[in-house]
Amino acid sequence: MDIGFYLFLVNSPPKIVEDLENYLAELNDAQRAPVLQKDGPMIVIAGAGSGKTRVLTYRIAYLMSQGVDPFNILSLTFTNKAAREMKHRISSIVGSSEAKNLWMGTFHSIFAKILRMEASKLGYPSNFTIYDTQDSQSVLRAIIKEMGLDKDVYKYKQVYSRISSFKNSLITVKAYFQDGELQEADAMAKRPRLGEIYKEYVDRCFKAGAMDFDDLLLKTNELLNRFPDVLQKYQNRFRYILVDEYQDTNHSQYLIVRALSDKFQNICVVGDDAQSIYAFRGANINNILNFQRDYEGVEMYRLEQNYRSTKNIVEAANSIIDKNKTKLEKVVWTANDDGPKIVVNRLINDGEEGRFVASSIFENKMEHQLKNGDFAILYRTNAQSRAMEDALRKKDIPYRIYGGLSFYQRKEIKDVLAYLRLIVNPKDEEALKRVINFPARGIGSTTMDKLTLASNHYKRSIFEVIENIERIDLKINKGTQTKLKNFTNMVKSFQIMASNENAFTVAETVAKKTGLVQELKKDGTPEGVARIENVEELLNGIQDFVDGQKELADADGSLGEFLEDVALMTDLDQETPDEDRVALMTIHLAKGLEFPYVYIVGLEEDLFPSGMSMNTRSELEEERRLFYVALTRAEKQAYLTYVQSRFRWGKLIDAEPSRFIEEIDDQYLDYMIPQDDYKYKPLVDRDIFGEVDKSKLRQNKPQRGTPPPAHKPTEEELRKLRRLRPADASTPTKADLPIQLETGQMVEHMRFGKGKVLNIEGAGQDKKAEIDFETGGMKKLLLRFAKLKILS
DNA sequence: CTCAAAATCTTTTTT
DNA sequence: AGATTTTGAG
Repeated sequence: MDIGFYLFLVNSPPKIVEDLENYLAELNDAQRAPVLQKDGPMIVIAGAGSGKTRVLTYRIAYLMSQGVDPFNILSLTFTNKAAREMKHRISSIVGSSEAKNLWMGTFHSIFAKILRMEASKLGYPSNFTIYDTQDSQSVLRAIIKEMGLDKDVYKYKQVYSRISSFKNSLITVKAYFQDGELQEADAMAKRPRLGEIYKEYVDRCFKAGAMDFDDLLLKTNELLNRFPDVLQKYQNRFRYILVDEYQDTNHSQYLIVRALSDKFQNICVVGDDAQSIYAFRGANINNILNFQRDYEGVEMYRLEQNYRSTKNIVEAANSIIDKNKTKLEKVVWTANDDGPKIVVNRLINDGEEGRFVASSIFENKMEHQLKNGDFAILYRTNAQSRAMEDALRKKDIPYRIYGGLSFYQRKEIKDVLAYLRLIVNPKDEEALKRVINFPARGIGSTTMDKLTLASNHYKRSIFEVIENIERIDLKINKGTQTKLKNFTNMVKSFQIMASNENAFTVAETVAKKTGLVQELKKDGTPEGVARIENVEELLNGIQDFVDGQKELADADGSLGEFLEDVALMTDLDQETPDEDRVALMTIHLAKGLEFPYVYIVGLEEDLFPSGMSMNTRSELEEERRLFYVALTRAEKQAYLTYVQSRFRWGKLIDAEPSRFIEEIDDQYLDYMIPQDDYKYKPLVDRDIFGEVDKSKLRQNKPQRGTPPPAHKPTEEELRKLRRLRPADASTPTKADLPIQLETGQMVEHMRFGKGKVLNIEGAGQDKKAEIDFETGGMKKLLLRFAKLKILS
């Protein structure tokens, strides 16, 4: 019986079914199969641009058409924006009243909601604060200082990332102290007291009623493990679970998904191992590689047809990822046109790079009648955006920078938010420290030290200590006591207001009454004016938020709701006013997005791949996947640029082209400079490996706008260049070990010793060598131009 | 206690 | 180069 006949028989065919049939016809066979498998565990390996969002969307719509209550579907996405868009799409298929009940969002935002509902079980207040990275690091800095530890040994950022990785692997303080190996590792790293810091940090967060980002996942695990009834409740609620970008889940997230899906086993994960780029924050690629082992009867689907990009781009990308050893077998292909080749260009410096990109965008726009929004500029580090910005601004091309210092991280915004946080949760010590003396009210560091001491002693928050200040002798003079009291009284008056009024009214009052805006008005500089405007924008944003919440059934637009929204907001999540702008962002941020024209800039050794990620093969492979992600964002054309010298650390640094350019098969590339020139271009005259003749340097300094003369090295130079390199042309790093130097010596290990000494071990004998850091790229383990003097 | 000058670090990527 | 933290004078 065909579908038309079926529809004819039923009096009023359900709209869902009718529409769904139309939609299913839009999918190819490979896409349709996972959509139609209703139950059981399944994994979808989705190549770049293969329509995985589509599969997820239709799968959810299909489940609903099969009578699954949207209330029972949990869909975890990578950004909240992705969740919103997907929800919107589903609404258009099944109707918004149904789609409204779907649980969709990032791991962090979904489980923050659940944790608020269950907070009391874990001893947390339901209005707990979410500490961002800055808050967490500031807590750690205070702890390290108070413990009297050497801040050069216990670097707070390193301590933070260590603790973060503990939490992501579910290593609690208790588990840490039970694990001798971990403690030993820290002792080896000259940080034997790391465990104590960890404990103190956790205690302080708890005391402040605060969770950091990692806690949102860790505490969810704790909740599900410790309370079987709670686990049951959510297992029964989330009968169907879908996880997007599964390759980027960490251990903590993995365990949550496992626990929740254990009862019904209706788990669908979608991902692409080739696009795993978050190992640095604990993502575990094994989650996707081992999925079939973890569940019984897993169906595996592969989406291999790319609909996004031209043949040139897809094949070039394949040729890159081919260099990686750890990967799942899959062949991404496309039926699209060949398209133009990938353009490679070398520029003199970052300024020229910006100018090239800007004028290329301009020309493409004119030639092909494109919008600004059709272009994206992608880079490895946020710092690279500046040169691009300058060039775009000069050409009057509108742009928007994503990430970097986002709106909510600006000082003036964080100040207002800190007041708001303090109103909702007066125990929030970080918020308190931020604003207790801003605007200045004569409460200085001496007073704060005394308060902190008392706070630790009485195991009460600073806010509570101030409230009871008459009852304890802190040797704080009367005048200062009054100032402190005035502060807490002001906060309390806001609290009363917040219990009746919405977030906007409270925020507006705060901005006025605290003197924050007045403080900003005092300095009349353009920056000061911009800051006031930012605060106004924040207030407008809060107003919008309140209006939006009114339409939701279970929301009231209170301050608490707003703060939760803000804490987990990313730059990508912000509603973009429909402006037509060129997008500037890091490659990490670009994951999941696509643009007709993509410029990947700064393709230089030490920058991309990053100098910090060249120590092991797996790090290098992640960089390569990152490049793969970057390239596969492009639909029609990609541009790759690199420069000869770049401003870094306030200095002009010589740069080499990235190995990733060499790794692309030449047939897909279109060099704007002579290829020979590219391959072995000496940037400046050097003798052998490096010694730069300073007097020649000046003469050789390229003129603005004109490329330097092509210089192909002589045979003699080439021979010297290669002497310290292995037979193949790639740059040896630690990841390539063992390598054979042209002296015949095998190098199996290398490790930096004191000063300029490099310890080389190989062929049974240990050697010391002196490395010339100036020309060897510092401790970057880049030996291509390094000058090695064998010492022993 | 406050402000400004000086010293110091920083560049990986983010929820 | 730029931001951030420390210092020192008032």
